[in-house]
Amino acid sequence: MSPVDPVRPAFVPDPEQSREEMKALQREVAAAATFADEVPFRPADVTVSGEASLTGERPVVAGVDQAFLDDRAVSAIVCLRGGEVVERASAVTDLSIPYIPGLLSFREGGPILDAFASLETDPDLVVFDGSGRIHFRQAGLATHMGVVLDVPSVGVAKNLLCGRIEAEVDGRPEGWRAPVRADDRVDAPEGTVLGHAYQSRQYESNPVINPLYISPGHRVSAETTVELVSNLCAGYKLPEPTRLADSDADERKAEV
DNA sequence: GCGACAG
DNA sequence: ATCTTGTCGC
Repeated sequence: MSPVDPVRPAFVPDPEQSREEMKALQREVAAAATFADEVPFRPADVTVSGEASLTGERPVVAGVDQAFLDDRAVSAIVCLRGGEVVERASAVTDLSIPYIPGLLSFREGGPILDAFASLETDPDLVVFDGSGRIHFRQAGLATHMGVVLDVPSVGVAKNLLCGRIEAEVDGRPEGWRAPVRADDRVDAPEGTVLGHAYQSRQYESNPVINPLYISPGHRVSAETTVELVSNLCAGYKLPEPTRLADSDADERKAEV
């Protein structure tokens, strides 16, 4: 049996549900989620540069990403301890519903859980490709999966789903960040900090790189989420666990 | 009716 | 997300 199995079976996303049922479930997920630090490690110990002497003390971070072909999803998970890969897992799953903004976890959640079912490692933190708390009902993919598996999780998105940034975002230097606050489309008090826009990579001149939109999934605060993601980025726009999972998904897709 | 939307 | 060649050097 996998060390990472659904702890909340009732919250497992079901593609057969009606849209209203999906939204109702997301509100329950958000209510069950914890947007405060409850992690079994020190954020500063999360790193992707390898120094063997500290190997044993470092938390294991899993990156999850997917690739698609026709009506199937290829889900890949890569677990890292420091800069070393400790396990890779993947799964090919038939998709039953299309992508609907705000309901992403109902399309990709099942396939992701399939991949977790074959994982033998028990990660301390999971990085998802998509939003966490930055979501209309504060229950994006990272939050939904984090609550279902009851594992600390963070969401890393390349585009902003909702919320507002009170600053100009273009051309910011590496390390720059700005809070993403709830607007009138979000099911939260106006102004609530849902996450951050974070510039993980930037060149001195042209190719202007857009920032990442990172938010808490489960058991992590918005502030700590920024720290964790910055520690996981190694010279590239995306955090290492995500990059590796991304290429794994592409490779498996090429085989299938 | 209008506008807006992760992957 | 996906369809895609070459081109540039941060």
